[in-house]
Amino acid sequence: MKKSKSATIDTRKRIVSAATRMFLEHGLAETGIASIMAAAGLTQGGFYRHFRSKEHLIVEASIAAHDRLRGVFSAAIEGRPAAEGLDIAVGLYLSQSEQQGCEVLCPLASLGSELGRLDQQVRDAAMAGYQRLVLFFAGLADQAGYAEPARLADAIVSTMVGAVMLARLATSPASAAGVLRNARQTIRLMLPAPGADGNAKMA
Amino acid sequence: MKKSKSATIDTRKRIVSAATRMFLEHGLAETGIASIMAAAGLTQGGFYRHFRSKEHLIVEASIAAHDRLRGVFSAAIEGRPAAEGLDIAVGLYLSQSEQQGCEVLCPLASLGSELGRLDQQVRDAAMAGYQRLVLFFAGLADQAGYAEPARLADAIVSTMVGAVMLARLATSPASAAGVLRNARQTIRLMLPAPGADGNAKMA
DNA sequence: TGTACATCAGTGAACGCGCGTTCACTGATGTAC
DNA sequence: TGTACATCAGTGAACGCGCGTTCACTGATGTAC
Repeated sequence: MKKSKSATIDTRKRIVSAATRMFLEHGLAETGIASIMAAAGLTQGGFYRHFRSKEHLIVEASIAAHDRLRGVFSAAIEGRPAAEGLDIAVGLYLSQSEQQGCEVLCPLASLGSELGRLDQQVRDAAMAGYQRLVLFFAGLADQAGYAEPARLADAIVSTMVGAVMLARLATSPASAAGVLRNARQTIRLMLPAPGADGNAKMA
Repeated sequence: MKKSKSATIDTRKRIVSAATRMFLEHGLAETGIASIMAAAGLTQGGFYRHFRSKEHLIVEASIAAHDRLRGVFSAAIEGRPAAEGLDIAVGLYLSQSEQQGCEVLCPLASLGSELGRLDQQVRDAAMAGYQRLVLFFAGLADQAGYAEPARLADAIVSTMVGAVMLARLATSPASAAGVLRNARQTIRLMLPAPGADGNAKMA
């Protein structure tokens, strides 16, 4: 039973959306095509009308996850001064595992080591997401007047990604929270307090 | 054909050794029991004389990888002053992907996001390795006279793990090197130069 | 506008493959006498 | 020390399962006339 063009587009979006959530929450290998399609209200056979392979879906899901993450960050800091926005974004990123939904889950932290072993296309998509994430933080750091915003943003992202991944390893909530709290403080030390900043290049 | 006790112990070590290398280089899901046993010069059937399951082997391989990593670090900094040792260890960790062997490969960076989804035993082992790695750096930081050695070490490890994992995503050697170089510089900024240190609490 | 037909989204069963695990068996080891 | 036997490391085939992918088929859609 053929579907209308708009219905087809909608179906495709539903598949990507379900896949993004499931990949982020349960991993790439653990999430099968059949369960993604079931979550989208379809059967597995229809998958290949929309995607050439599971890897192609992973690429799209990775892009979707990064886009959504950026959207959540943008919304969270809207209207705030850059220095405050930086602090809010860092706090939001570091609390992603405790968040209710999966909108804040970052594929780099959730899937990083798996993504690194996949095809170039997948890694290119993940790397592009990473670079845009760094750019997002670099933009804020630049606006806030910090010196070396690009390097600073890179350092912030590396630290956050590492901390979130390590926190996910923890078997007790307390040790997970410790890693995250530590990361937050470390990043705050990289960023002298907004307003009362000595290291910032301008006010 | 039963083997002598020492031969049995030796066989077990060979399996763990092969598994450690293969897991670190190719990932957990990608490395099958049969290929591990083949690498150890055996057939797959014999595996279960030594291990209850693949997960149990993963626990041992994770411990072995962390132990070896610590050994390499200890050897590399032996006889050096603590501050210099810190710099050497950081440089060594960050260059692990370019290293020839797999002795410096850190399971946290190579397998982090996969380990986080396994059973508590595996995660406990990985977490213990992480904590000992932090302790190693904290000891050096403390000896070098830095304030807050524990928090500092935690920050260093989070940053290194994140950077190495992200560098492995890169499809070009240049961007991988960029991430690593940046991480190195960031960590150097956390650690005022040895000898000419203003932030250190003692000389 | 109405009709005939090609298209193609979606179904559900099947395929082939690799995986972790099991098992009957072999024969050297180590032990009890 | 020598002998008979239980143990058990290792073999290689097989099992069962879940996976990604394929395929013949269905029937609503959209198009050509």
